Order: sequence, then C-alpha cells, then structure tokens
Amino acid sequence: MTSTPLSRSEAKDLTRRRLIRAALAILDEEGEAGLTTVKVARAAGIAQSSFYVHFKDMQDLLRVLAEEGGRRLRHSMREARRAAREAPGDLERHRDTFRIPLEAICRHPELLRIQLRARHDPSSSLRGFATETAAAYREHHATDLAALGYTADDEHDRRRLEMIADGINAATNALAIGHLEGRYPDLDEAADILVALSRGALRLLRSGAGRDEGPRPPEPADPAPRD
Amino acid sequence: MTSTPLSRSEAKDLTRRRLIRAALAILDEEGEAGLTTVKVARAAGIAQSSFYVHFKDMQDLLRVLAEEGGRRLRHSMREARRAAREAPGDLERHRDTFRIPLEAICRHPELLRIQLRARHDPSSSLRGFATETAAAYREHHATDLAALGYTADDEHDRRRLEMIADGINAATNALAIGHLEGRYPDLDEAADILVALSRGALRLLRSGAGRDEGPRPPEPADPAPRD
DNA sequence: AATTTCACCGATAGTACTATCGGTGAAAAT
DNA sequence: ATTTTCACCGATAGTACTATCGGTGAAATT
Repeated sequence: MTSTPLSRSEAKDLTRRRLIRAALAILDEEGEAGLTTVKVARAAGIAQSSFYVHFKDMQDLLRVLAEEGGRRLRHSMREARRAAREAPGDLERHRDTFRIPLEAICRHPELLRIQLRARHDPSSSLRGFATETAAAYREHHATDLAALGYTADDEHDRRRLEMIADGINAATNALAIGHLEGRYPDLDEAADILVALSRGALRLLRSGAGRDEGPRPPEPADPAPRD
Repeated sequence: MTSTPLSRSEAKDLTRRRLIRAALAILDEEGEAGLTTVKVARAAGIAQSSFYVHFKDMQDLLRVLAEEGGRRLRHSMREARRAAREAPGDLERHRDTFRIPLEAICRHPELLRIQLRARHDPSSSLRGFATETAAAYREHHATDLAALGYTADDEHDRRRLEMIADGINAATNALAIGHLEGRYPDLDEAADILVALSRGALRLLRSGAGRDEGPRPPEPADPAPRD
C-alpha cells in the first residue's frame, strides 16, 4: 500500500473532519447533553486540549454542524422540488412525491432526530437552526401547494395552506421515524398514507374556495424557484 | 386572614409539591440540561441539600414527573374517548373530535414539549416515558378507528390503521404547537384541517378494503374500554 | 416536662467538564 | 542549514453540579 505523506494543512483538515464526524455520531447516540470536548476529541483520536485548535468552543462546533446540516437540507429540498416539477400538475396521483422526502430522511436519519430534539429544547444551541429548518420545510411545502393552483389569496387561505403543509410534514416525519424504528417496513405503504392524507386536505381547499368543484388545472411552472 | 398552623407532614408535602412544580417549570423553560438540584431547590425556596430529603436523586424526581404526566395523559385520553363515544359512528363530521386533543395539549403545553424533546433524546431519563406515551396515543387512536368499523383484519390493515393514527397524531401535535407559537390563532381552523386529513385517510381505508364502497355502519359500542 | 423525631440548614468532598498554559517535534519557509 | 510556524501534547486552574455530613430547632411523642 502506498503510504501518504500528508502536508500539514491536509493533516489538519483531516483531523477537523474527524472531529465533525465524531461529534455528529455522539450527538446522535448520546444527545447534546453527552457532547463534550473530552468525548469528541477522544473519538477523533486527539487530546482534549487540541479540540481548541480547530474550534473556538463547543458552540462553534455546533454552529458548523448546523451549517453542514443546512447544506444537506437545502440539497434534499431542491431534489424534492425538482421531482415535483417532473410530475407536474397532479400531486394526488404520485406517491413518489412523498417517497422522496421519506427516503431523504432515511438516508440521514440523524439529521431529523437531532432537529426534532433541538426544536423544543430551550437549552439547545441548535434550536435556532431547528426552528428555521422547520419553517423552511413548512413554507416550501405551502409554496408548492400554492404553485399547484390552490388558492392563497387572502390571509385565511394562506394560513390554511401552511397548516396543511405543517400537518403533512409532521406526518411525513412520524412515518419516516416509524419506518426507521421497524414498525413500518414498506416505505411505499407510508407514501400511500401520505397521499391519502393529502387528498383529504386538497379536497378541503377545493370545496372551501367555494367557486368551482372540479380539480383546478394549475399553472405547471412554479413561479419563484430561488436558490 | 386565617393563619395556617401546618402540621409537619403537611409542610413536607407542600414543599414536595413546590419542588415538583418548580422542576416542571424549569424543565419547560430550560430543558432537561438546565434541570439541576441547585435550581429546583432555590426555586422551591429550600437549600440544595434539602432536595435529598424529598427525592433520592434527580432521576427519582424525573420518575415522579413522568408518573404525574402519565396520570394527566390517561385522563385526557379518557376524555377524548368519551367525547368520541358521544358522537358515535360519524367521525368525519365532528370537528370536536379533534378539538378535544388540541385543547388538551394547549391546556398543558409543557407536557407535550417535554415529551417531544425526550422522545428522540438518547440521554433523556424521560425517553422511556415519551416512547410509551407516543405508542399509547398511536394505538389508542388506531383502536378508535378500528372501533368505527374500519378493517383491521390482517397484519397489513392493522399496520395501515397505525400509520394513519400516527400521522394524524403527529399533525395534531404540529398544529397545536403552531397555535401555541401564535401562527394558527383559531383552534377551529386547525380542527378543520385535521378533519380534512382524516377524510382522505378514511377514504383510503374504504376503497382499499375493496369490498363495499359506502361508509360502513360501525358497531357503536367500543369493545374494550379497559383502565 | 422530658425525650425523640425529622425537615431543613451550611459546609464540603468528590466528580465532570472547560479552557488556557508552556513545551515539543516535524513541516514549512527562509 | 537555519529559523519559523504550528498541530498537538500533558498539566492544571477554574467552574458547576452532586451527594453526604453533622448540627439545629420546632413539632410530635412519651
């Protein structure tokens, strides 16, 4: 095997990545309370004091972790939006629209677990990140519904869209976690449930608008795909 | 005003209750990480060392808190079940069925927050309690659906019921929290969304059963109201 | 009235973690 | 070849919390 004569900066960067990876694992396995400089450093194979060569303090590391999580998150949101665009118009019939976020969660379950945990923990350094993430998901989903042609004219309608998006997102998370816990082995079944829940909500929007009854043909392009 | 010459045991019990109340407040405001004997004792107006007169250690106090929470929980579940029984048969038309759990949550939001936090935190002493609570809600709801006459014959159907219950519960929690955060001012609106989500899911059950199409008249009595 | 009980107190030893220090050797720059 | 840089080390002071100790006074018991 070829030995690798690492340059100094390469070695440092590698150690930094080991620290981040170790922190993520500990955070998932033991929670934020179990995340200490001692454990992270030992898991990365360096002395506790050397932790501070790479990060100002634990807050700093958590900030980096949140940024890293945000990156992956935006990626999976783009992916979901792209997939929704490829199955334009008819949200109801495509379980894939719901399979994609389910699979994204199952690919990195630790991100959801950490987020759910931090979301309601006032002492968590990641709370801001978790709250922003939840809001982003909610508004992303609500915007998707609006792009499908469902009314969001007045404040009341817009709020209804957000509540539906909020509810569906929560259900998605719950089913993904149930899958990870082994209760729901088949992701397709989970996606079907989500499709069914959505159907009910969308029917409400149509009848609630009180103008026409049939499914409204939406403008297929989504208006503002910023970022 | 009549002064109260407290007996010794009365005074002790009062202090104990002050400790529990203080712990619940701190737990809600600062999270499990911020819950220390120092803070709880000070908030209850006694010395830190006197904490151990009432509880073996912090674990012991948390155990008591979980039991207390379980008591309130079972109470609100009984209430919901009773209300569902009073509006027999037609789950779809009664937004009250969903108003009741929403209101129960808003009456004691700290219980839900603590539960959601502990649910995915491996280091939490309350994790077992949170997991059991979530499972109880899920199965309670699934049983209600089954009692309404929706099929739960084979493993597949039963799992489908559980997934729907899981999803609706998650949506209920999400909307209640949105209400508490001020995003959804009107609980009736939230209940309407939940009714709509349920409608979609129940339609799935009917068509999925593949036997008859109309709403199945359920046996009105629920079979096993143990506890 | 005398004695016992016990809820509460202050003090403190023990534990765990943070963050800084000066020292070291090898890589990098000169 | 010499000097500088710096990632890493061990040691340690500082901080926060836990849990136990003996002491105290008032309630309860005798």
